[in-house]
Amino acid sequence: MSSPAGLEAAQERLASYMRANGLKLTRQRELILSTFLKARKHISVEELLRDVRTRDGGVGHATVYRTMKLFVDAGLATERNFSEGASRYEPADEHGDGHHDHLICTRCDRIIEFENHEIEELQLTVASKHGFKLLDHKMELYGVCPDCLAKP
Amino acid sequence: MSSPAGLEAAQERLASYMRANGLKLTRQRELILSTFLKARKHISVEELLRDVRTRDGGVGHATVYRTMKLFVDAGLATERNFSEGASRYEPADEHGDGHHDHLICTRCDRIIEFENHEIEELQLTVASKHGFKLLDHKMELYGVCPDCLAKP
DNA sequence: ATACTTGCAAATGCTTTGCAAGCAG
DNA sequence: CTGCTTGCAAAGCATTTGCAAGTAT
Repeated sequence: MSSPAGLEAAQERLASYMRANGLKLTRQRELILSTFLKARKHISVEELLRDVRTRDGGVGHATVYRTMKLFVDAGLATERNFSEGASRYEPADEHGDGHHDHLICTRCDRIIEFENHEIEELQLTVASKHGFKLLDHKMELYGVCPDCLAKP
Repeated sequence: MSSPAGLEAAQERLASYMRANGLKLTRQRELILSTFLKARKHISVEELLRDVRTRDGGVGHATVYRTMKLFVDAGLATERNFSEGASRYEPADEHGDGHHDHLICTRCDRIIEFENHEIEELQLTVASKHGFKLLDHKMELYGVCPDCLAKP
């Protein structure tokens, strides 16, 4: 239940978002969506543009920027701002459950994803303690991975 | 043990970092440090520059950019990348304990800080489960604050 | 037909850099 | 003195925007 069904589900979601907001389903948007979903996690706009152009060389970079913002609004993508200059995007979690976070090695930049239900619950507790209605979260743990610990 | 002692401690720390690295302790660096520590949390470079210039109008913005990077290296400041264009800085936690995280209102952009020990412990657990030596973390909770919930 | 979209190029906003003059050690 | 720093202006990126032409509905 990830790749093939995921693409269809995402396309439907995009279509209904378009319909609901008077927007149009274009060749570029569908191409960018399928390329984005096929790509590796945490893709930057320039990387995505490169991939998209292997299938349609005429796509402009402004279109990819505009489209990724649209996908975020449609709930199809999430924007991540690590410490680089550029933002990266990853497919949004469609259900709200299974939200994952990142464990990042500060030496080799390896990124591992994890989920932890207890932490998620505590986050809800924290939010409600402050009267917030919690919508989303981002958590990044920085450390040294086992491989790098084994080296010098 | 925060403001008055904090400034002195920070100045000492800066001085010894300078000494250790063959760098120089300049008027600008001391001015930027004291202004930075006095300022509100999560200050942007442009905001900090404005504050600094009330005390010395001749400081250039490149100097503030360069100096904040230096402070990060010296362990005096931490850089935060929220979802805006610009980075923000806040004083680093000197002890490693008392690390705080952020609760952000998606409507009014208000930022509330919180600490939660249970979450921190679970983070350690997660890291060691993956064989990581944990060094730092960032956690941001996004939601709607009580004030905004009360409105439309 | 009527908007919404696209691609291009120009504009913007944040941050970095080259350089000559200035200053700390 | 020597070499790190500064301020300025220009350059460098990532991202956004204006606009005329294109296209989905």
